[in-house]
Amino acid sequence: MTERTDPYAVLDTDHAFWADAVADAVEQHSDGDPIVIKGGVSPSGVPHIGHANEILRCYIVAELLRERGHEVRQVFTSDDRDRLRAIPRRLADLDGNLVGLGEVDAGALGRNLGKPYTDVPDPFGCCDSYGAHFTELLRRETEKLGVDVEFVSNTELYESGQFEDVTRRVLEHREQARATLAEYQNKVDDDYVPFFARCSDCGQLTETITDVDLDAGTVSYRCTDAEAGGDTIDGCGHEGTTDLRDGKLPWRFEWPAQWKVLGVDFEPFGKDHAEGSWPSGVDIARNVVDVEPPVGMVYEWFTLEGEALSSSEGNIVTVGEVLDILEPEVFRYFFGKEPLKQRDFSIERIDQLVDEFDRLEAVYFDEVAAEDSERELAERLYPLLVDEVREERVRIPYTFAAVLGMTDDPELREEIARREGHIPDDAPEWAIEEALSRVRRAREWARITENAFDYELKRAEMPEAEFDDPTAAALDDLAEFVAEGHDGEEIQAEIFDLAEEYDVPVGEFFGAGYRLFFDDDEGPKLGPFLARLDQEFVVDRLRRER
RNA sequence: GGGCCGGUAGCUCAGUUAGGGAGAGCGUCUGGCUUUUAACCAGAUGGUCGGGGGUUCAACUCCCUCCCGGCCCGCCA
Repeated sequence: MTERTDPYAVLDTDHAFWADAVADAVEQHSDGDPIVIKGGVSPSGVPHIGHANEILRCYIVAELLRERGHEVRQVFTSDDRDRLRAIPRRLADLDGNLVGLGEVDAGALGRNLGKPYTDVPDPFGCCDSYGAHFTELLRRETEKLGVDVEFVSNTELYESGQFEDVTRRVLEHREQARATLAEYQNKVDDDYVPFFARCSDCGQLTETITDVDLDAGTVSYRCTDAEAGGDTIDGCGHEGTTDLRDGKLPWRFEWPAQWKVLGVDFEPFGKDHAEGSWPSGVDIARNVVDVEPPVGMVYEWFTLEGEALSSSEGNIVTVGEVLDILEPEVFRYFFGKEPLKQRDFSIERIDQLVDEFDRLEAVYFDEVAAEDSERELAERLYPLLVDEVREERVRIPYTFAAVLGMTDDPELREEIARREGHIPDDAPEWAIEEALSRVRRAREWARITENAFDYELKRAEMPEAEFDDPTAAALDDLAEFVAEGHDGEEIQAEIFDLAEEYDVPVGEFFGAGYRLFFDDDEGPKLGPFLARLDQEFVVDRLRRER
């Protein structure tokens, strides 16, 4: 592997921002616009946030190249001619709702093991196939990220004949193909033919090719058993002949075939590919497929809550779920960071990620002090993350937004945010609206994590609570005080005075208030909060009447 | 066993490319805001830069070695 195709070396430059290094390399490699940037996965099951690497790493490089004046196409291959090798424990409908295997016809899936995803019926019955279903799901997730991507179906590339020339070439040079691949895989023997045929009887892909007739454009096969993750998928034994469109190249050839047919200039990939398929792909591209491989780049995998992302273990979260608690630009930011670092994505501590993004933004607008490297990164990365660079934007700190989320009253949210200086007096209406939209997300975050911010005003029904006599008397007095009409600070002061007067420890007295209004031990600063609620309700609640 | 990537403060991370001051945010602590109540302000605290060795006037940075985590070196993708 030469320096140019080293998927680590591409990142090893003097740029503060990795994508600038990639863009340099792509500019050198490209033989003219449009530049094609590609990602891709198999539509094997529920898409999760790990797949966002394939979308967003591409997107960031694409945007940077557009900024440099290039025309860029971002494409994404759904490797939907791959075979169904195992049945996931959990599926998802088109809205992203997770569904257990028991709720679909699992037996039907089992009978289709070994077939291409696009030949397996959609267990939900809403799409043309299993492959189409999960590709559609992925497409929807991509849309939510605000990224415009051209989806390409691998099956379509075969069936339309776009792959036929390269398939023919690989089979024509199958001796060379075999020799090249053998340098990377032990299994390759003298009988190896780089093609899977689709059995006309049972529909499975089989690797046992008995004859190749390129003049006729056909291959002959015998449908034999296939290994899949330790299990064996039985072949039906059928012997037949089929054409070059009715089958599939092995992955190590298919990847270079995609580069050739789609004219790929850049492709990022996970570290699992870095030592295996990438080097062999480069070799095969040059010596079998006859195409110069694209610029490649490795990205590290990240963990979720400290554990590997795993569909089978249930440790996954979808893009849609994350975007319920995170603005898209913040989510994009996570994928704008250094690709080779092993990171954790933590829902529990998502506030830290948001804080980081807010800081990046503030550094970009020169609102906080920062060192050169941080400033340079902000200058390069930030504009790629947001739809529009607008200095007047307003950000409410995420945990504070969670505090505001305890009340449903939009006016109260805004008022408190203003009072605490998180919304400037001259903020434009759109900026206020967007800033407050974070409250909804932070509230959802508090709710799903059940964290320390997860308290909400118990308005409809009074929480159960019992108070001793002094506390009850003090609450009655406080009700009286509120009924007289005072502002927040006065109420706050009165709480302290009453606690002293009735000899109730002030902490306990506040606790009584939190119990009454939030059914919790803790809460926001009580005086100003109560002052903003409708007086009648507060008075009644303090009297424990409703 | 071999190869590759990562390991910097309690947490999340910059900085390492071309060797010279160890940093930020959060957390924690203290103080302020007339009055402790997770919001605001100020200050402080905090790290053997994974361990060890080497090169150098000088090492988080370069070299060697070891430890930890991940991936690859079967199939599949």
